[in-house]
Amino acid sequence: MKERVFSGIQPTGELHIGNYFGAVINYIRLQEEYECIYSIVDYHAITVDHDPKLLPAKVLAMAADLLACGLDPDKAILFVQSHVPEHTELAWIFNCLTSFGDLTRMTQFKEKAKQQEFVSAGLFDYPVLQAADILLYRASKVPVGEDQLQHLELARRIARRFNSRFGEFFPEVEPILSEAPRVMSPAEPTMKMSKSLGEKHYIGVMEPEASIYEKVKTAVTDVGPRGPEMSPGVANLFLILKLSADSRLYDELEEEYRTGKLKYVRLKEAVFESLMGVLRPIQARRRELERDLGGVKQVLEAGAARAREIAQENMREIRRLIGVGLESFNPGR
RNA sequence: AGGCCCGUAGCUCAACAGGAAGAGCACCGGACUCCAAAUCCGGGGGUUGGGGGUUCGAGUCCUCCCGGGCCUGCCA
Repeated sequence: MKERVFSGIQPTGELHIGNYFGAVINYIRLQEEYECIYSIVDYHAITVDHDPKLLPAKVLAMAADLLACGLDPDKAILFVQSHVPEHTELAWIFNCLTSFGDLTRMTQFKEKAKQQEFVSAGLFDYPVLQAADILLYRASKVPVGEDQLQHLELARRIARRFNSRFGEFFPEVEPILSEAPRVMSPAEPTMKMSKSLGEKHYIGVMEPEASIYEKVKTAVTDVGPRGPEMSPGVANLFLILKLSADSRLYDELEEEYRTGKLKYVRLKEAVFESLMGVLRPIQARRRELERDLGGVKQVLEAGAARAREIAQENMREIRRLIGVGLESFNPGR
């Protein structure tokens, strides 16, 4: 039996190339080798302020983006978290197995809490829901970035605690670390590319060419090579080039850089062209899907049905183990 | 349940005693630059959380509502 992979992605409304090269491209690769379950995690999205009128469209857009990027619903399960209510049920059970102190030490919570006027208990509890997402399917592999390792460690802790208290049920969860380095903001290359930094700080996968061109062209660089280390901005452009161009072009420009002959305009042209080479086919598929959002919804419905089947079966056993639920009165069956 | 404090531009905040809503950062445009950054020049931006009231005049005072923070009490 194939090992099972779970990963969640927030419905941010727009995938950027940092998401794409960092996570999504991995999703596509993993679906060939593993039994993959991918979830658009809307319950995570509501831990901070959100607009209920916009959320459904964002969820749908994220699904369409992922499909356009090559996520194949015949190979992987793609569904929306809230369509499988067992996620929140298990999260509650896990809440009771999670130490308050552990949660207060989560650096991502401290980070995010600073940015919020209203800090919800849900934001605090986020890592527990995340543990439930993974373990509900008894997934053993989770593709994550380094920033998520702490949360994954918590999930392992919760699983271990559950297993020792109520009986072996959950597997040991292992991270699959993406080998791609973080793509940085073009405008502020010391910071990771992110939508929340502002419009200039990310390049959307589905963004119009003219706009992508503008962002690449105005990307921060430097006054030319100073010592052996590339400046963050130039390194970031080379990173995008490496991720999207063939290695010959990369090597050529890298050589020019080392010999001090490289004009950044040329680098930027190359980055733009290579990047569009990757994005154009994705954008074309995305436009097709936009005309067939009904089809996207069907994919999500079918995905939810398959996810629910696994989730319900596991939940029955989990309830039995901890002694709750109607069926716990009839342990015989 | 009671008490106290707060809400002004995207962000941080200012506005004597009630007398023309401002600054810094961010953002946009231009100059400079191979492109950028830095710098310089220029620009847009606000129903002062919302309603009602007092007043010649309300960001400022009164009142209700919404939202947020802190404290005390009570409690399944």
